Amino acid sequence: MGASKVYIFSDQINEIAQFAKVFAHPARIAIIKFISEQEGCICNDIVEEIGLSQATISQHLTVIGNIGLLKGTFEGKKKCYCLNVERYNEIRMQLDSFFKKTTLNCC
Amino acid sequence: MGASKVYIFSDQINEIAQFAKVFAHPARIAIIKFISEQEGCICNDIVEEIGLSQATISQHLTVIGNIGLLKGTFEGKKKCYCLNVERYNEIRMQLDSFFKKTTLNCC
DNA sequence: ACGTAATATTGCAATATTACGATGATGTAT
DNA sequence: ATACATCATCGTAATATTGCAATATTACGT
Repeated sequence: MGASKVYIFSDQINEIAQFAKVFAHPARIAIIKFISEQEGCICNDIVEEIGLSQATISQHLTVIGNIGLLKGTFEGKKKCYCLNVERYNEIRMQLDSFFKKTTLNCC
Repeated sequence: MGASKVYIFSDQINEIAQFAKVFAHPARIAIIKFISEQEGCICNDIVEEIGLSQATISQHLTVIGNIGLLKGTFEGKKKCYCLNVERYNEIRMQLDSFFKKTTLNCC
């Protein structure tokens, strides 16, 4: 017990849950929002902006990156993060398609 | 440590995270999907359909209901669940509006 | 009132997540 | 080479989540 019984659900359902999990923490939403608002990309500024430790921010960035939402390019020692807009829209579409299907034939 | 530092984020961001959290478990997605597919409403069939214990399903239903997504009406001893489509669309819009804003001015 | 069916709640064990300090790796400047 | 800055990873403590058995609770039929 304690662990989600992922294996009893379809791939499609698990994938949607996986996406939602990324957005299920305010820090990650704030990070995504902040990154998207910067003209160029950013780096360690996220730490100051959000107010969590560098280690914690780095962890959250990994989670966000794991579903392909980030482009991170090093410029010297600084890493500049940027949204992968194509992937972002892909996920957005997939979520919205689930929402649409769900509302269709409801009582 | 261990707990999310909710208080350092804006209400709007925390709300979106709250919504996402509900969808961040495959069982809850499966439940929502199943409910929406039923002609009339349903009840204890969810337990058989999903394959988790009655206690666990009941818990998940509470989480889904806590953000106003369920209309549950008793018909005798049976409780028939139904999607609150208005609320559902409201949440859908709010999520999508965040997505839209985020992709606007990206590098 | 009693037994049964349907759902909710409680208590607990297993696991996951969040957060941070410390450490490591890499790059820049002096 | 040394010092510093940036970011990732490891280890660990605190807390949250998941899942179930056991136990309520509620409604129905007899």
